[in-house]
Amino acid sequence: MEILQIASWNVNGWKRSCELIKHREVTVAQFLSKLNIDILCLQETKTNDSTIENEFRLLDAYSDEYETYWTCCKKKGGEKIQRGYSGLATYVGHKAKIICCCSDPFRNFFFSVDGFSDEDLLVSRCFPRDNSSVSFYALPRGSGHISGVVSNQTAGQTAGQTAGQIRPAGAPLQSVSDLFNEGRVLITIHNQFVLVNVYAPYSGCDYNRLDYKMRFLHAVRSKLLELRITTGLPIILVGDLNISFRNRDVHYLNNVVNLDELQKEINKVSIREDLKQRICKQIPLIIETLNNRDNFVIKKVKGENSESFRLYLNFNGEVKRVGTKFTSMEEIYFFFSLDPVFVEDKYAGVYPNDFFFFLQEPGGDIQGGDVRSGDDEEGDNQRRDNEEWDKEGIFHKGNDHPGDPLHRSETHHGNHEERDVYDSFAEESEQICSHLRKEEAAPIEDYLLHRGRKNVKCNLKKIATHGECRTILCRYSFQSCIDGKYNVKKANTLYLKHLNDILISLGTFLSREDLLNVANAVGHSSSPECCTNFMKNLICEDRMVDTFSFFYPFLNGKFTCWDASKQHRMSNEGSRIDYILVDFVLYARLIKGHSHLYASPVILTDELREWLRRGGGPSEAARDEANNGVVTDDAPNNAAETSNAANTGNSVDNDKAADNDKAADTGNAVDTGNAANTDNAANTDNAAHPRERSYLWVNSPENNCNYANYFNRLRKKAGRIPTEEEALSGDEEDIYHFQFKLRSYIGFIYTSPRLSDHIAVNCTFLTKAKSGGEEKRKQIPICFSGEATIPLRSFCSSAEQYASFLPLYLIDTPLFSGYAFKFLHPLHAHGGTCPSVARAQPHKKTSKITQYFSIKRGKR
DNA sequence: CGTAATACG
Repeated sequence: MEILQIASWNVNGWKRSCELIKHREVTVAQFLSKLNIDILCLQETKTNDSTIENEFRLLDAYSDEYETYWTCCKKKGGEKIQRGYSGLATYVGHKAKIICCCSDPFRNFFFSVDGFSDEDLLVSRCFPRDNSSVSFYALPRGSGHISGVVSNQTAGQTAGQTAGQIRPAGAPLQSVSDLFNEGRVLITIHNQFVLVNVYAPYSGCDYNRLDYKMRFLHAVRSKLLELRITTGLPIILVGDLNISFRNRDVHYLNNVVNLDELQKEINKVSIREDLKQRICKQIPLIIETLNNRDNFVIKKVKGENSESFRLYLNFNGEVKRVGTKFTSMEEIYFFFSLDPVFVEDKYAGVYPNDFFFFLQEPGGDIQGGDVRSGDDEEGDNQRRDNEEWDKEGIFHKGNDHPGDPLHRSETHHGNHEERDVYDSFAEESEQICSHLRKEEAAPIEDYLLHRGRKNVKCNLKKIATHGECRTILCRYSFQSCIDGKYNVKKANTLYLKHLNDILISLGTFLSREDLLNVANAVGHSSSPECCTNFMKNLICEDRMVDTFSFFYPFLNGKFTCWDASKQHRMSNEGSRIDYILVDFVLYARLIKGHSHLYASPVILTDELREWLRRGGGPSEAARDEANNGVVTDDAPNNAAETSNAANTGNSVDNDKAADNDKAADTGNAVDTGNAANTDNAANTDNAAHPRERSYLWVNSPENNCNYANYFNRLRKKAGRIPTEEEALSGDEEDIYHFQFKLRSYIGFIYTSPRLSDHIAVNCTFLTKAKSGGEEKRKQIPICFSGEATIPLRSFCSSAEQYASFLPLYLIDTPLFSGYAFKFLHPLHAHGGTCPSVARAQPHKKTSKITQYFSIKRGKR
C-alpha cells in the first residue's frame, strides 16, 4: 500500500532554516526521508530568483531525489521589487510524480469582461455566508471582451480615468496577475491531485492590509474553482492562510468573548454555579464602565528606554487597576472599548469585486494565442499582445446576486456544521455516483436542478442549448465588506484575557480550567469575521476538509505558529494558521493513523521517554496502544507498520472504523461540559478506556505546552549555528531525533523554534483507493481552459455527461469533481504537460536558471 | 526577536 505524505511549513527564511537542517542532516533529502515527507511545501522562503540560481547548493534546490519549484515576490504594492519577502517553494519527491507547475496562477484571470448579459447565464450560485457567488455564462463564439485591464505600460497613458471610476491617480487598474505578484501561490499538478501552496498576506497588526488579504483569498478561491473544472483533479490546498477560523485555533486567553453572549449562554459554560452568578452580576457593571471612555484612566509609565501604559477603570466610583502594562493608548482602547472597530477598505472602487476566466476552445477570438508547450514563456507574452486591451477599464459591481443577508447564525462549539455537511454529502454522493455509473444522467440533473436548493439560480433554456456555445465564461464575485469598511472587532467584545483582567480587579478569580471552559463554550476566534467566513466557505460550501480539525475537532492548545518576539512558544500561546485542506474526494484516502499520533507533536518528556523505552506506557493503556502498533523503532518505513496503518481500520475509508474513532474522539472531547477533563486529563483516574486515558494524557494541555516548547531546549543562546564544540549533548540529540521516531499521519511536526516560528503541518494519503480499485475510467480526457487542447464542442458531444454536469459544479462541487476524478481521465495523466498551467519548470542544475523563473517579467 | 535588507511577521 503506497502512501504519500505532504508537509507544509512556513520557514521564515529558507536560507537559514535550510542551513540549520543541513547542519544536522547533511542534505534536505535526508531530512525529508527521515520524516517520510514526499512533498514539502514551504512558505516565506524569502528567496529571490538570483538566490535560487546562484545559491542553489545552499538551498538544496537541486537534488537527484526531488524536484523543486519556486515562486518569488516580484514586486509589492505595484512598486519596486522587494527582495527577501514572501516566496514559496515546493519540493517534490519522485514518488509524487509531477505533471506540471504554475507559479503565475492568475494570468488567465480578469477583473472585468464585457459583452455578455444576464440572458447568457447558465447557472449561478450565491454563498450567503459572505455573499460571494459563482456564475457560468454560455457565450456564442466570439463574444466576451476583456475589459478593465490595463497593462502597466499603458496605465500611465490612461491616467485620465473614465467617469465612474473612483480609482485614485497613480493606482492603475492592473491585471489580476499584476496585483497578486508577491510570490504567494505555487501550483503543482500531480497524477492524482492538484497541490496549491499558498502564503496568504498578513493583515498587519492594525489590519492595514486586510483589504489586500481578502482580495487575495477570494482570488485563490476562484482559482481553486477553475482548477477543479479544468483539471478534473481534486485540490489539496496547503499553506499559511493567516486565519484561525475556530475558537480553538487561538490560545484560549486570546479568544474573543461577547459580553451579551456570555451573559445569555452562561449555562453552557462548565464552571461553578457561584462563579456563574458572580460573573452575571458583574457583566452589566463591566458593560456600563467600558461604554464610557470617561471611566478609562490611563497612566504613562516611563521605562529606561521605552514607555508603557497602565489602565485604571472607574467602576461606578471604585477605581481599579486592570491588567499589567500596555504599549499604547490606542491598544488599550482597541482592547477595552466595547465599540466595534472598522478598518477602511482601501481597494473599494479601485478594483472590481469580480474575477473572470474563460473555458473555451483554443483559437477562439478572445484568447487568441495558439497552444504552446509549457516552457515557452513567449507564448504568454504573445497572447497578451494579441489581446485588445480595453483602456476604458470599465468594471461592473458584483451586485447581480442578491442573496440572504450576511451572517448565518452559528454556534462556536466545535465544527458540527462542517461535519453535517460531510455526512450529508457522503450519503448523497454515493447515491448519485451510482446513478451516474448507470449513465442515467438526465433524471439526476433534473433532480439536482429542481430540488430547490436555495441560492442556486439556473437558466434551464440556456442549459439545454449551451452545447452550441463555444465559450463558457466563469465569474467569481464577492462582497468585500459593507460600506467600504471591514469590521475587525465586534461590538461588546473583549479578549478573554482582558475580561479576566477586569474580573480579577473586581475580585472574581477564574482558574485556568474555568477560563478554558469559558473559551470553549462562548469564545470566538480573534480573526476578523470576513476571514473566518472565508474558511467556512471553503469547508461548508466548497466542502474541503481541514485535515486537522476534521480528525481532531475538540483538541485544545494545538497551534502552528507563535509570536517569536514574545517567546510565546514557551507558554504555548499560539494560533493555528497553517493548514492542509483537501477536496472531499480525497477524504477517503487520508490515513488517520493512531489517534494520539496524529495529534503528533509528541515530545520526549521523562514519562514519555520511559514509556518509549519500555515500549509501553504510563499505564496499561499506553502499553495497549503500543501493542496496537505505536512506532517505537527507528525505521518507521517498515512495511508492517504501513500496512498496519492502512488496514487495521485506521484508514478512514472504512466507515465503521472512522465512526469508532470519531466516537472515541468525541467521548474524550474536552467540551463535553466536564471541566475535569480539560486540564487534569493526565491525572484523571476514572474508569475510562485505557486507550482514552492514554489519549487524554498525550493531549493534555500540559503536554501541549511541553510539545510546544520542548525543542526550545535545542535553542543555543550563543551563536547562530552550534559549532562542533557546542555539539549537542546526547540528551538533546535524543530529543532532536525523537520527533522522527513517532510517525504522525495527520497533524504537526514540531520543528525546532530555531528553524522557524511556525511548525510544519502534515497529512498522509494512500495513493490508491483501498477498496478493490476504482471504477473503470472512461477514456474521455478532461482538461479544458483558454488554452486547452480539447475543443469544448467535441468535448461536450463526447462527454455530454461531464458537460451537462458543469452547471452542477455550482450546485454540488464535490459531486462534480468526484465524478470527474472517479470516472474520467485527466488529460494530464497521460499527456505529459498541461498547456493550461505549465508555466514553470523544476529548478535545474544549470548556470542559467533565471530564464525558467522570469515568466512574468518578460517584455510586455 | 529573527530574517533579511533597512521592512516584515
